[in-house]
Amino acid sequence: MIKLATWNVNSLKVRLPQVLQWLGDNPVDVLCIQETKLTDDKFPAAEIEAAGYQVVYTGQKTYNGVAILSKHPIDAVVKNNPLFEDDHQRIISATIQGMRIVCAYVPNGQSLESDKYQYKLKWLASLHDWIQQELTLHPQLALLGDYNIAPEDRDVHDPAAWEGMNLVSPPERAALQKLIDLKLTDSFRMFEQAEKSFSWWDYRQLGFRLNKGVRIDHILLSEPLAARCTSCVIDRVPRKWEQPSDHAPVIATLD
DNA sequence: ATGGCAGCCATAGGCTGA
Repeated sequence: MIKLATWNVNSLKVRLPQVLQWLGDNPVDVLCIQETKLTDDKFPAAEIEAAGYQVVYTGQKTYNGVAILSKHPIDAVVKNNPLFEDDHQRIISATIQGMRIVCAYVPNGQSLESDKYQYKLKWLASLHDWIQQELTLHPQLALLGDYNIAPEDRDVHDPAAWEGMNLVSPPERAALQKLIDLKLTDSFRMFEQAEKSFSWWDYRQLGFRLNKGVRIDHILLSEPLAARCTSCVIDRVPRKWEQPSDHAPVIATLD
């Protein structure tokens, strides 16, 4: 059995104690982290290694930054999407236990009128082309991360209020569907789930307490991995801790 | 219509996140 997880920690500098606590409580095999917001020289590798995890990372000042933590050896690390020129550090991938693990932090997009939205769509289109290539090389592939896209209306607390907005707009959903069309499966929807299951809640206006959230953090599995997947859950526990990340971890279990 | 919370950088308040 192997457990793969993803968590947008919204600053690893602030959240490192919570990451270590969470890994102690949930000793997953692989944890993909987004929004480290740390340059590589400031990355807390020693503390993570002391907790029994190997780690690879690529970061920058203030924004973005991704990492893969693993109990098992990490091989063939690639930073970013080789097909996409990008100033941002948003992707890191590696081979672990024969699986290609891709950790991604999809651009937020801000709003449909923003240049950042166009960047998001271009970024996703290139991610598609690259993942398509990667799947031919690595049939056992997992794409984990913060997609900044809620796939369906049931992934949004108030679909009417959100209609057409950033995170749910049809072009973004179409881009996610194109990824899924590469025979990837949203592992969360392989299983019966509670209604109104979300992975992000706004810090403002009691978002978490009122469960006003969206499900934007996903674990997509290629066919051979989906065939082994026995569960996928969102862990809301660390969202209840003091000074939490606004995202909750998502965990997929594979036989 | 705006800001609301949090983090960052920088040391005030603007930018970004989602």
